[in-house]
Amino acid sequence: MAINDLSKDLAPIASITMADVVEVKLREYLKKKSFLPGDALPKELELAEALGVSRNVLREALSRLRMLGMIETKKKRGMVLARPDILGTFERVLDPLIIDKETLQDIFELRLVLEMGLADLIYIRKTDKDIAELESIAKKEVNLDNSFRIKNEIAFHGKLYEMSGNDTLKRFQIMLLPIFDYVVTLEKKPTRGKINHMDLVQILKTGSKADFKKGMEAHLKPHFDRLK
Amino acid sequence: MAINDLSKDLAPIASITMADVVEVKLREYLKKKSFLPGDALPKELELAEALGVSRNVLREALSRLRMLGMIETKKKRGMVLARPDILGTFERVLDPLIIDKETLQDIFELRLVLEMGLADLIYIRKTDKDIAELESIAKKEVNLDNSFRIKNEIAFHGKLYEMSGNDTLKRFQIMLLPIFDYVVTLEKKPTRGKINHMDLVQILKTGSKADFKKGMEAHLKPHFDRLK
DNA sequence: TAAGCCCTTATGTAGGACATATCAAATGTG
DNA sequence: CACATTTGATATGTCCTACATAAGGGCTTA
Repeated sequence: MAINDLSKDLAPIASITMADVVEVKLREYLKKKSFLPGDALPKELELAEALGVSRNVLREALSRLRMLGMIETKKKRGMVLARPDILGTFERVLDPLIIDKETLQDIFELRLVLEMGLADLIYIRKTDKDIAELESIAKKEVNLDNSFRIKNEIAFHGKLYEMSGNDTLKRFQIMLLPIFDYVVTLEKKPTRGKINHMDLVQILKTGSKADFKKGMEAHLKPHFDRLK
Repeated sequence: MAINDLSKDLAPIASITMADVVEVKLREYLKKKSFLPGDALPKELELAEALGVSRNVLREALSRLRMLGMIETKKKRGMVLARPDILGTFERVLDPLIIDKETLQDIFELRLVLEMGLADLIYIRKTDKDIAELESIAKKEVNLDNSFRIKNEIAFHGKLYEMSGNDTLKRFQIMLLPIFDYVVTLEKKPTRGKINHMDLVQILKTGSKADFKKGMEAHLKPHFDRLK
């Protein structure tokens, strides 16, 4: 029966629980009342009664919001609205072992896109000190064996993100590292572009933004060549 | 007293609860046992007993993992490991009203970086059909009033992301839209680059990837000029 | 006025109870 | 014997009660 097949395909998605509903309602409530971080929230019993659920269900929903950093609770003070750490929540599910292959590939590409687009920020904010640091990283890599070379590679590109002057971007990169690593180690032989790290440093010192963009493109070319 | 000040600054961060600990322990457990999506997990009572906590605390932790999509539960079947929707969890905390100003600015820049870096993927995967769609979007915008123009702007750039052939990237962009909007509406006068949407379409039709990168740079230049 | 104590209160945790949905085995029927 | 139906067992979902703990607030006292 087609209907039977359908139900078999659709049913397992899971069932919606009270905690799910309460979570959404709490979100709406917080938004509608336009609480500001630090504002005190009603007590658990009041919320539970208002929502018509047990304190147990309410606490499951609150536990989620607390995990996301949207609320903080203290023993007697009650609950207060807080600023969630948007990247911290992201990090919780970013495990290469759990993510499916297609998404892994997508994230790998996402990182390539980011690095290609970094140039504009870097050229707005780079300092001589940054470049000196970057150069010292690049110099170290000359005589390193393979495992240390990977760490150095990470340090170099990490420094580039840092030079963007964008903390969120930098943290985002750190977060994506395991995934980048994972995909890279799946590749057979190490990819090596025509432009290496020292070349990039030289460009940063004396070259134009356009030069740097071209250099980065050449540096990452082996990765892009793999895509289809 | 210095010590008193310190404790006042540090203590309010919140206190760690059993649910927090259990959440971490469950994470480690799932990773260590290297469960695969679809694998059945022990029952709640067994887990609670093994961890030495009440079923209540355990369920608060499970509720968090369930929200992240890491596990799914069915009435009698028990719990199974699932693939979390990495972006879905991200979306939950991405509210312009809650995020602090610095992070908002960071995310705004992140989106600029993404758009500048899109060219390589687009030139690998663009099709004539894509370009035709993009053109029809660009054509519509000629005689639109302001509110519709914003929607059209979104549609145009959204289509660019779509042309990257990267679903995760596309969803990511959709997710960042409210924030982009929010920051843009804070600006006084509408920014208008020297290269408009129709120009970009023309480049995509006949120009090189380098041309397109330059075009995009000119198109977004007003945004970058604001940065410091 | 300031320091210290006690009481109140809201959250954190535990445990029991029952509803409900579902799987699986037992049962009935052609 | 094969298939449909019923029934029982079971794991999760929800509720309730109780108590521990910490922290704010007010009170007392020096």
